[in-house]
Amino acid sequence: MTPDREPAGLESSAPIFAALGDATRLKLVARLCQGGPQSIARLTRGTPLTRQGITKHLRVLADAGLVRGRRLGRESRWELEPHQLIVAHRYLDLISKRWDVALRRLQKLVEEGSV
Amino acid sequence: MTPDREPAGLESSAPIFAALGDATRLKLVARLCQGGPQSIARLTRGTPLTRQGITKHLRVLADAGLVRGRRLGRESRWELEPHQLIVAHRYLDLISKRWDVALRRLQKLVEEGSV
DNA sequence: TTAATATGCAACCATTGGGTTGCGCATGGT
DNA sequence: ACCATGCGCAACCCAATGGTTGCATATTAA
Repeated sequence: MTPDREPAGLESSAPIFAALGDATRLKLVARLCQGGPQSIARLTRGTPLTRQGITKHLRVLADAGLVRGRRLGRESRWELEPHQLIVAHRYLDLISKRWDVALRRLQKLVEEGSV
Repeated sequence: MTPDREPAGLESSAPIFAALGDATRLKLVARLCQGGPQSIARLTRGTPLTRQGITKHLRVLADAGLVRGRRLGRESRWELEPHQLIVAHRYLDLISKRWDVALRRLQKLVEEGSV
């Protein structure tokens, strides 16, 4: 299945990075990470943004699978969904390692005077 | 210096993730990673985009410090700059670990019946 | 010298994105 | 019953992004 030669989830990683590519959202992730599950109103407190603004950001994070929210009474509680974080982490790991390999290969070529 | 209580590079990480948050740019990174330093014309081959499009993406990556290009003769050669990749990688590592800690703490509270 | 290759720069366009406001609707507390 | 709290939805606005085309410029090759 998926007989791709691609780095195992190239297409699937982009949306995750895109979701993390905003300072406000990164802060939200950090807050959820440290403060545990929280309501939107609480997450809004301490930011210069509107509740609606925060809501939009949360939705973006949710669409990327980084966060999940469910309704509890009159508030909606949001929490981290660490799986996609792992995916992104693994991807960066992969890239870094490949680059190391490429560097070593290049180094070897230079030493052999083949270039 | 920088007596921040922030997760060590929150603000600085967002632009990196943003730069990686595009399928085309992720592919560029992957190609540079495997194929080594390449010219724009070569990087353009095999994509449905224009050379100018690729150029723009390369600039975005460069602004995020992920890539570096210099002029060699009539072509400009671009290569990976892995340091920022490491930074992003470390950041994800940090977040993941914090989440683990938070989970364990929560688990302990539940066991103690404090909640 | 002439032609082909590899870029850069600028203008332009359509779409997305971050952010707001206004309103209506549940739910919880008193 | 009443009011405050917490949300969701929709419309709207402006700036940024992804992508193109057209043209000018430098370099290599014949």
